[in-house]
Amino acid sequence: MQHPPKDKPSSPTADRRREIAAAARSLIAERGFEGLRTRDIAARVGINVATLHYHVPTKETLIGLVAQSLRDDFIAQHESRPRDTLSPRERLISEFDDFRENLTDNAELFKVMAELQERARRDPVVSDVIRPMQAFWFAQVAEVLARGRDDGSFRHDLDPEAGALLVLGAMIASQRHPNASMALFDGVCAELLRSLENPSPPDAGRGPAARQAPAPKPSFGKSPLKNSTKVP
Amino acid sequence: MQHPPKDKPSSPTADRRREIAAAARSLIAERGFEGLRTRDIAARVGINVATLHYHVPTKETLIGLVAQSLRDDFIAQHESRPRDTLSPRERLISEFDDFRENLTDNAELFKVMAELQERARRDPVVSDVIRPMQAFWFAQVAEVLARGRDDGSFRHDLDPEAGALLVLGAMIASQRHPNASMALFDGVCAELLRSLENPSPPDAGRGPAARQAPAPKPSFGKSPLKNSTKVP
DNA sequence: CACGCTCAATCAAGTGATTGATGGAGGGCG
DNA sequence: CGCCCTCCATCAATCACTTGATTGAGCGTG
Repeated sequence: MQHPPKDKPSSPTADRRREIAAAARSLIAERGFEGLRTRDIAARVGINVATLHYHVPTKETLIGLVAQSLRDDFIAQHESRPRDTLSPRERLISEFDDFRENLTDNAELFKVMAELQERARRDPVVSDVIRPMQAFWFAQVAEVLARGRDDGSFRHDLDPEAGALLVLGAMIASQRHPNASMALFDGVCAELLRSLENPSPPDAGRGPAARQAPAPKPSFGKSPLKNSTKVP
Repeated sequence: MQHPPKDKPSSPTADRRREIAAAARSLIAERGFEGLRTRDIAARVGINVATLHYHVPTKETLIGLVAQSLRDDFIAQHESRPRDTLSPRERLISEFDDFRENLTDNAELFKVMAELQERARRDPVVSDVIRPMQAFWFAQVAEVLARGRDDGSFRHDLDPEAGALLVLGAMIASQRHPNASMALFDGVCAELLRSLENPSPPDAGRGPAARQAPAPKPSFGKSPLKNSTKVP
């Protein structure tokens, strides 16, 4: 987006802006935009309100800054994943694992994301930052589904875009559920796999008997994937 | 919930409160809670701010009132549907149609619902009203899926609760999508049906040939259902 | 009917508190 | 000195909510 040799500006001002964005993020996660006050952000950073306004001229730009920091985190995380070496099914499971990982040690991210999602309805600054991120995520899943359909591991009549909405919608819904838990999320992932997989795979010899047992629970931890197919 | 002979209290005060709740709802849909001002609500009703505070003592109770009015609408609508005469598959499609119907001529409802969903995180007053409503919806879908699994129309290994999260999550996600449209929603519904239906039904003679065509588009308008099974 | 009283409903005009934002005066450091 | 950076003090605007007064409909009593 900016100058290429600017991987980490690390100037003191840029650091302050990152601190401010981080403080704003945690406060948004706690109280939402409705209760977001510049004074509170400044207090959490440990600076004066005027100092905050020196670094970030207005509240609106501050919110834009939060949206950008969230997008940067999201994209950096998704680009650091191994992609081309995995089969479609493995990549889908990897998507589940990514989500689960964020769910545990990055819970704040989802709350802020939900809050930004609502705000994107009215704020074009937020919308311009958030929407491409969602579109990127959506397209990535849709592409995985399309490849899996074409190679026979997913259903032949699978609509990749609709399927991507199933996957993302179900993952997010499992987290918004009142009784949200990791077991619920795992159950949803297993159900997604059963819903998308080809019931009669052309090459694999799993046979139709596997579809009789209710909820087989494939137990896809990250471990059984990391060393299954490394590189040809 | 209240006295049985109180279907429509229709006292002038209760009417005013309903007017206020309606105005607040539309304003929340437009600007969210962040931009909700008691002055604006009063102006939309056509009364003074003091008069509004005469009817609704505080802003918090006003928001609770909005939540209640939303829940009442939701439950009234869901209880007015024919339930016991339909097969599980028909009831699922009826759920799609309900959602689609609200999507077109009740769009405000979903915006307010999303807004309340976020607020329920921190406001116990809203939470106590919204959560049971969602639980009711969720349980209703899960029960339909369980019945459909048991009678063979849905997959044998279908997990009803996880499946309900698939259905609700996908429907909601299709509406939050940046390029949301009715065609997208219909595609998601079709994909949900393909995902949940039994690929080898025991009694029906549809045959496996129907599963080869990509995206068959069953075209489930409301019309083919409304007069198929009326009442014995 | 007429008079006096009550009370729900409404309003104009505030009240104090809070908010985002500013201006100018320092402070530390090269 | 000059340049970032920080803070104190303050502003104008806005907020939810209150105050005190007015209206008019109902209602009993003589």
